[in-house]
Amino acid sequence: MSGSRLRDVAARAGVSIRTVSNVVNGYAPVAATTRERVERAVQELDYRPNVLARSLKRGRSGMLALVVPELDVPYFSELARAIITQARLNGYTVVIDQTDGDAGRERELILRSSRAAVFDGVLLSPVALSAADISEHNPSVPIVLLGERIAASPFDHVAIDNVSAAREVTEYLFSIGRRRLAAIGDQPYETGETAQLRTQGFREAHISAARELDERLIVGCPHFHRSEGARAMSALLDGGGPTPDAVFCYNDLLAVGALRVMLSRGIRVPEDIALVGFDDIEEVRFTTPSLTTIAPDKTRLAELALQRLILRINTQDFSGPEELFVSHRLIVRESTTHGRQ
Amino acid sequence: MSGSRLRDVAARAGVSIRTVSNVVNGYAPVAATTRERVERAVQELDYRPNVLARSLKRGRSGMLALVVPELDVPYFSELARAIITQARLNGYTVVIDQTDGDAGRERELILRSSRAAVFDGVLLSPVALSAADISEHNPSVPIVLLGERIAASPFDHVAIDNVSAAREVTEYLFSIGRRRLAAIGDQPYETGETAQLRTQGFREAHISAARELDERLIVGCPHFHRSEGARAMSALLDGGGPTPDAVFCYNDLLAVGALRVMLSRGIRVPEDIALVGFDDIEEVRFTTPSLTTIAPDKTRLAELALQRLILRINTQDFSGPEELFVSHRLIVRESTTHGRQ
DNA sequence: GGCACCCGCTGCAACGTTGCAAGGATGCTA
DNA sequence: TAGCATCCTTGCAACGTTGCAGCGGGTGCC
Repeated sequence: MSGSRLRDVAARAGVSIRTVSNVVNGYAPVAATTRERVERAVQELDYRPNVLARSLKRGRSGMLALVVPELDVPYFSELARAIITQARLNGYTVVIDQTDGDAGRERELILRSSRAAVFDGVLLSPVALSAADISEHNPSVPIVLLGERIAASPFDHVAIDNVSAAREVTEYLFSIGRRRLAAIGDQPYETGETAQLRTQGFREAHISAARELDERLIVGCPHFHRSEGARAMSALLDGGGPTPDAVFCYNDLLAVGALRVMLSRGIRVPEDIALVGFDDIEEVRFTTPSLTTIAPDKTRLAELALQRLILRINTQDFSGPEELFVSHRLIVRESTTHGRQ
Repeated sequence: MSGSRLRDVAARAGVSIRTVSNVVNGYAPVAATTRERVERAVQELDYRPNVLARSLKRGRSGMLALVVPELDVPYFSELARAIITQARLNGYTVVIDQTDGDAGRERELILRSSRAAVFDGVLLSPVALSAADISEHNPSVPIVLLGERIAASPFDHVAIDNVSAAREVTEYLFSIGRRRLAAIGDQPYETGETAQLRTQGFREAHISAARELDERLIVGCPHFHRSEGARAMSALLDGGGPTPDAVFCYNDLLAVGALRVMLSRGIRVPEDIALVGFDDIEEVRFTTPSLTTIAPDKTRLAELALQRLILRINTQDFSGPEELFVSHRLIVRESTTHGRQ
């Protein structure tokens, strides 16, 4: 019984198409008996509204795009899950697009694609989009940025306070007696603002504590993957600089890579070197040692981002982009406290 | 310049709407000069086809649904990535739905949801759907099953040969001198066919090798999560049964959980107990020790599943569901060979 | 008893696109 | 020059739905 239309239901129930529509949408007042008759016809014919036609008529598709670099990076898949769940609660469907960290693809998806036009809004975790791109082809739908910002862009932005978080991590490491801290993950170029904020927090905490900071202990990483964490850690150990007694990685994957290198070299974590990550992905609760990390409130982040996006969609008010912050907390695990505390 | 329609382009180019449509779609023969004029107008107005209207008219939405239990389980996010990529290559857009392993939700999504009607096809990684559900409300779009089967259902099914894979693992463990093998992940009930096939392979290999199998060494797991792997491993060690010298986990997450338990108890892997997983998720290349595992060809799986689904969509031929197999291989890493081989 | 009002229901048109089939122009041949 | 084929272009209708405005009949009020 698939493919029945409003028309068919109307015929069966002996009412007009419009009335069926009203019943289905709960719009206008409909007499109880009529409603019942229509509902029975809907049941019998297994009628399902054609979302396409409805969207076309209404001018809204009920679809949101979630644009992320890579879906199989745990942070993004956990975020995607939260967002899909939230979106469903708000009656929206989410389409996920992957940019593979490619600037061109990102531009394409947001700005030019014909598919872009069908979305009521976009949640974007930008990697390479610059303000210049935006001003050139300004997109027609509301966009909310997740995590990474785009400087001087007219978009709302939801993230945690990266400077504070990094400062907390650093202060915590000092507080447990570590003195030579390394940082893995700096990205000193335009599209790496998040990383830069973390470096900033790292630096600020050093200054506040009146500790010296050896620049060789800050290692850059163009991508936040496990393999890069391993590479960076090796570089740190073999680079000829001072050996740190604690390492702060800008995300958990980097830390996993770093951990692997340390363990394979017989370095004890945390006895010889303490380790801290960022994101609190499920994976690092099960590493040995389990990983101390910063846990952003992902659920809240999804909630806020969606709330904001939907607000923009409904009001069509694109003015005064806002910076929204989501709370985070430091979760202490074995990689900084094994056997102690 | 957003929101321009075929009509606007036609007006600007001084041709009929129909001709613009022909140019945009590359349909009928169009004179070079006309084409050029239209294309310029398209550029100038930044025209983008309205996918909704097009879909409505054509009777195809160009959207596929990917239904998975949990997007943040690495196997599924890696699979999702592959599928989204493949779908894009074929001109399709993917919408991901999560069932959270809930039977009701799964039923809802596939069979009743009004949104279901908008998809041209569905890729389903079933958890709890039974043949009874299907026959009751048979869905109107083609469905291809990924991984888990639904017994006696009329759907194509793409998966690896689980029995062979499990047998290979088991034979491999025997070949490196292990004698008391445990298996974690059995699911001896209707919706656990995949797990049962792995158990079957595990058993068959024992029989072929004429080894005895202590039933206490087969531990069930309703969900394939890290925490369950940990629980199962603890049960194995504390259960009073024989202590295994090798453990075969039915997926990598279970193995990660088991590994954590072993390491925290001071058990050496693989010296005391060897460990094998299943799925080859990125994560287990970086555990210490790295994990020996079965690697299904996920890219090929996505490819095959999509090819099959698109075939069904295009032919509207729902007859003779097929069983398609994807190759796999055993990847040997440290968790079975540390220091040796 | 008449009038105004409101409830419940309806028809028409349109959202932006494409399928169909015919229309018009052009060039070539006889 | 007429006739025909070819090539390009077009108008109409429809996909399934909802916005709008309006219509008829019943009810309440004066």
